[in-house]
Amino acid sequence: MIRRIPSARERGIPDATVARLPVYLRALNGLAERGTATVSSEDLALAAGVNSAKLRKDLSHLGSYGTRGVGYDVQYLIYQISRELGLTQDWAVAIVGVGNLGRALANYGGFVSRGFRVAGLLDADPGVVGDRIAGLVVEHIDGLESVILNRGVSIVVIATPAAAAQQVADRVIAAGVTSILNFAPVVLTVPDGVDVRKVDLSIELQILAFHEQRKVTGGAMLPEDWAGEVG
Amino acid sequence: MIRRIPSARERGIPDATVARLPVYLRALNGLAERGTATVSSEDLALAAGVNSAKLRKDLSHLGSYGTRGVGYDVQYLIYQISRELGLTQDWAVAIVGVGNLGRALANYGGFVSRGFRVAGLLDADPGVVGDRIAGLVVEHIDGLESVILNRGVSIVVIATPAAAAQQVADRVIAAGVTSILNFAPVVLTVPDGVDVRKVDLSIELQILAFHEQRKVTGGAMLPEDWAGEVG
DNA sequence: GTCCCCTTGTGAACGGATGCACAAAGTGGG
DNA sequence: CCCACTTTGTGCATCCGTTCACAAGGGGAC
Ligand SMILES: NC(=O)c1ccc[n+]([C@@H]2O[C@H](COP(=O)([O-])OP(=O)(O)OC[C@H]3O[C@@H](n4cnc5c(N)ncnc54)[C@H](O)[C@@H]3O)[C@@H](O)[C@H]2O)c1
Ligand SMILES: NC(=O)c1ccc[n+]([C@@H]2O[C@H](COP(=O)([O-])OP(=O)(O)OC[C@H]3O[C@@H](n4cnc5c(N)ncnc54)[C@H](O)[C@@H]3O)[C@@H](O)[C@H]2O)c1
Repeated sequence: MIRRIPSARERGIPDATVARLPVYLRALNGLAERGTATVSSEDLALAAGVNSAKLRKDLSHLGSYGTRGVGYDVQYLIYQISRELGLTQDWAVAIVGVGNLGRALANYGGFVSRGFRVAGLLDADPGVVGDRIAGLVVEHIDGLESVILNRGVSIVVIATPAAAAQQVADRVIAAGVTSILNFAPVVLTVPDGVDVRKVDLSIELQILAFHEQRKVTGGAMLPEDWAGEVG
Repeated sequence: MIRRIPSARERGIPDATVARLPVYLRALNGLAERGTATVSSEDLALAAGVNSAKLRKDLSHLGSYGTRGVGYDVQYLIYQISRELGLTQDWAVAIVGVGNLGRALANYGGFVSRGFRVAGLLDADPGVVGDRIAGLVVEHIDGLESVILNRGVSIVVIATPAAAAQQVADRVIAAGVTSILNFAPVVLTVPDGVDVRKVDLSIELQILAFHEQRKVTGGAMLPEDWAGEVG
């Protein structure tokens, strides 16, 4: 029986937990700003919009940072989660594609406040190159590799049209980047070891539309009645 | 006591499947543009970046629309998925908060092309109200309820600062809206029956940072930890 | 020091999602 | 008409995530 041992994740934190840690962090920062020193899993879960047992299990993956009978020290937990997420260091981010969306992202203040620093803005359009946005000058896409290497960029945000996204991804990966946040509505093909996360407005709207349609038709008529009605 | 079913499945389509249908649809549209008439689950799965068994199981939830030995008719499948997602009808969307992000969204062409129509832009800032963006005039937030009711808005996009988001949500829900797409970095509290989806740049970056840190520090890293996760 | 109360951390049951593997079903060639 | 080939649709085993429920542990009152 050469079956992989279940304990495969060394110090492994489940993906679902990782995805929630930023939410907890945000809630904790809110509490800290209001001067709260300690918080129970119940209260923190409420602020984060999750079940308290889930919250406790999530935090238990980081270690035993709570005090039974009391709760969690807000500042200490902020520090532990930040460290776990890698936010105690500074991440250089480059934004490729400085159109409507790229400009909004470049101007977004929430970036800097959390350990992320926009280190470069790149675009292919000569009419855009040279523009000054949020204190940075847009550079030509030809300099992509040198921007990445010289400024220690480790995360790239792609905000180009869909047609250009794969090509941009290939180049930044070749330059050593292994973390990509993709806004273009296209499935990127990347080698193993490269992390791609996507933000897709269109998909989110379609999911909402699906549920919305259910609500409308749900009470009124049977879903089967719709089959073959349109077209 | 009759308890309301939490969500999603009326005719029983799993949430995970619903979230992938838009991806399949996009891949199918790409194939259709290139003149492909039929496609196998293997090829479509490749284009959508998923496992072919998963794709077949997903499609089986809609019905039996494939032909064994042949594959799926591209046009027919596009129609069936569109219908299932509710894209054969027109959805009126209002965008609340017309700042950097709200403008980018308003200018986004991908909106209209898929059954969604921007029916209103609203903002609280008198300096912004009256601006013309993508053919629409920004209206004052005071008119929120009348815009929703008079134009049949059923989906609201919130792109205000975090501090205003809950208040905006409360108002649109009171006006009858049950589908919200939230860009503000805050957990919205809503009653049962209201669907909220969020897009959070900051969270996505923090998740990337987590994995990136693992790569850098991790001699103790296992392949499972960085397997690409394109949804 | 002792006891009571509170909250954490986790074992265990459950349910949903994934992917393998194959029978069922349809096509086309001879 | 039959057979070989292709691909769908799905039963099943497994894995991952969620939630309940409670024992274990710590704090504070007296
Ligand atoms: N605007 C939105 O709200 C929104 C919403 C969801 C998704 N998106 C997606 O985000 C992407 C950007 O949207 P946008 O509205 O900003 O588009 P845009 O056309 O305004 O901007 C795209 C920019 O990318 C640049 N570009 C093109 N090819 C390039 C290349 N090879 N290298 C570098 N830069 C290149 C263009 O010069 C342009 O400045 C698109 O894929 C779009 O589908 C946008
Ligand atoms: N810009 C980005 O790339 C980006 C990225 C991620 C998240 N966000 C979030 O999206 C939201 C908007 O970001 P932004 O950069 O466009 O901010 P912004 O400040 O440029 O725009 C916010 C707009 O909302 C309006 N507003 C304020 N209160 C309002 C109210 N009660 N009702 C209606 N309108 C109101 C303001 O007048 C302003 O025009 C913020 O919550 C931000 O954190 C933005």
